[in-house]
Amino acid sequence: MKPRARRGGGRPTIADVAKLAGVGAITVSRALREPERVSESLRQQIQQAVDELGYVPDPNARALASARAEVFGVLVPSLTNNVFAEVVRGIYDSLSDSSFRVQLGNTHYSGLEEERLLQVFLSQRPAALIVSGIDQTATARKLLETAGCPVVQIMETAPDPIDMMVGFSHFEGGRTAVNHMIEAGYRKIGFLGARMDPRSQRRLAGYRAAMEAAGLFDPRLVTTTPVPSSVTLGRDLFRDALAKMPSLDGVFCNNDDIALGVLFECHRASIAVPQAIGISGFNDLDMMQVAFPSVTSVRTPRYEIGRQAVLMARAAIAGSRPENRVADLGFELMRRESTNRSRN
Amino acid sequence: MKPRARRGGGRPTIADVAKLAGVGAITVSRALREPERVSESLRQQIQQAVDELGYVPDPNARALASARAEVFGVLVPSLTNNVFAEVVRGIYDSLSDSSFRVQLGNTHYSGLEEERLLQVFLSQRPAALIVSGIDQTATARKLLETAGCPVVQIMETAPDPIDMMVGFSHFEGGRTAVNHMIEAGYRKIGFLGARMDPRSQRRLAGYRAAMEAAGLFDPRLVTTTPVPSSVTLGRDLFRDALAKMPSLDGVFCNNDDIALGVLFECHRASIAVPQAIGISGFNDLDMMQVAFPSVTSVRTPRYEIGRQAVLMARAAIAGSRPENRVADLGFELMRRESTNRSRN
DNA sequence: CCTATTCTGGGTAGCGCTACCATATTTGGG
DNA sequence: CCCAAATATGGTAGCGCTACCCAGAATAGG
Repeated sequence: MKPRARRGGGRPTIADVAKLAGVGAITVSRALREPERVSESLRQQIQQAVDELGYVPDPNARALASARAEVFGVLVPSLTNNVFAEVVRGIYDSLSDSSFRVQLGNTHYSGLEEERLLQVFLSQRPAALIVSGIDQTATARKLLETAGCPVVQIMETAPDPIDMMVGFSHFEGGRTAVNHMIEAGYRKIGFLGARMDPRSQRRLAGYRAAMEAAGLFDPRLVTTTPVPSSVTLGRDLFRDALAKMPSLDGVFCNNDDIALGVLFECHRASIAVPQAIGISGFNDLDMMQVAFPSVTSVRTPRYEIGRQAVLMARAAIAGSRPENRVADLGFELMRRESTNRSRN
Repeated sequence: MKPRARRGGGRPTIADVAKLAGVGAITVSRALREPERVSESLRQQIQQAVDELGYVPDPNARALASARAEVFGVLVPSLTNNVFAEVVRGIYDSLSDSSFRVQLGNTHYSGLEEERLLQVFLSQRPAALIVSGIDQTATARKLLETAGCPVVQIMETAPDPIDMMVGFSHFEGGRTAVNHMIEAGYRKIGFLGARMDPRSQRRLAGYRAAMEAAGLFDPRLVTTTPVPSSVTLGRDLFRDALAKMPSLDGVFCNNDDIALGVLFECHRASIAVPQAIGISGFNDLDMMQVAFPSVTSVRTPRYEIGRQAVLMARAAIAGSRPENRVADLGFELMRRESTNRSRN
């Protein structure tokens, strides 16, 4: 019975390397994964054979045999939102020195979609999972708890991590920005919010806390929409807010896109910023410091969140979970011209 | 000799489903992949067993056995660049109704990094590859030619696709925008370019062609930098350009971030737009139409490029490569206030 | 010098799935 | 009513790799 032709298309396998190097297949496997367990001389022989054949291990076979794929599953609610794009970049950069791959999933801000993607990801037995936010559904939470791999929740902080957590307090971010505006002399400060995902909700809560503490809260100051955020939407929300409350003298925006929309609308309508209207954004995208006038915003550690999430996960994979399972990376209020009423 | 405990952690396998449904394992496999080849009654039995056990196929085992992973390898030069973020979103959305996964790689605009990632991706035997641009290294091109799967080059068009191609002409985009500015009465039109990747180079070539055709080209009008693009950089480039050539009366920008930086700097320096300076951007991000004044830009079909790339690849996987291997999705010049000199 | 311990390397037996081939079973034409 | 072709299901043998166990060599200790 003649042996069947190789299915795989003739790529060299570990057996080919082993034969060429004159060692057992398992030794090649070891030399590649735990070089310190193989003697120097054999290691060199094997490396030479690998180079000569151009051998690249098959990650699928590897995953099957070891019941563990070298994959980081990453779930984010949006791919185009600049905030998550930077988080993802931080994740990729921190993984580029390893052989881990990234499996990215877009939940579209949907808990059900998150559950579905989690199922898909888990079928691969990922090395770690990074998920956005802390508002997983009960089902998703259970899946994560029994995932059998490190799990990092990112973007927020809370006292009850599933496993580990990296982020900052959106509530405090909102409160800090609004307190600053109150101190700067603004009184009728509106809240403009798009999308209103859980993190936006908590920024709103921070806004409300600050306003109530100053005795300034009025529900008519709050203008929100479930529509995804955009600069255009910022303009529209501002128009709505102004129509509802013409005495508005400031806005705290959900994010920088909204703030930019407000700024442009002020230019168009000849509303003086910061004199007639103060503006504060959230996230501090690059453009905020260049805008005219420059726009106050809450700088958030997006790239760093991605980086830290990977570091924590890799440490956990290596067997050492950090002492503090919740890392609060904080934020920084960038005070700029758009809320500087005193300059004249 | 007692059988060793199952390695995989007790997840149900195809054999478990087969036993429960009272059929052969291969029939379960078929029912899942080619339902029409299995009788209605068995199909139902099997589906019931699948549901009861919560069976999810192991993609690694599947990939190993079939020598083909259900993965789209996608290589982009940047993850945070809004342009590629939208392309990636188009790819993800067009794949969400399938069981294909996406393997995303960030080449950081480096040909060598692209080669490396290509090696990594190919080791998984992907179902298709989507790569950015047409300037692959010779090595990368060879890898793609012998990849054994559909390959789609995106973002640009050229007559010699490796396999398939979806994009538009950056040269024509640049030329069209600049011609419009010339028609609008601008004469000393500068080119501001960041990063200067191959696509930016071709926009510059389009700029140059338009300027030369009108007898307006002057090398001192061109200001570029290899530094990655940002709004801040747009401001700086504009300042440089103006210092070099104070009689500048317009700028065609590499992309919208640069254009926005110019716009803000004009506000800050009280330079009238569009009277003293005309501005044109590239890509037409949402903010351009909201800006004050609104900014002329070349709208590019980013999301659609991602979508079409997936459609073409999926068709090729199904065995029907399109007649035209190169799809030119075009662009649209959005004429706006920033180049409308006649309005006053 | 012998036994206990480490260290290095290899053999065997799968991981969970599908390609390939073989074996019913059905259909239909003569 | 028989045989060929089509249809429906199953069995076998891997895919390429690693977990687990084992053997022999080297080292150490008494």
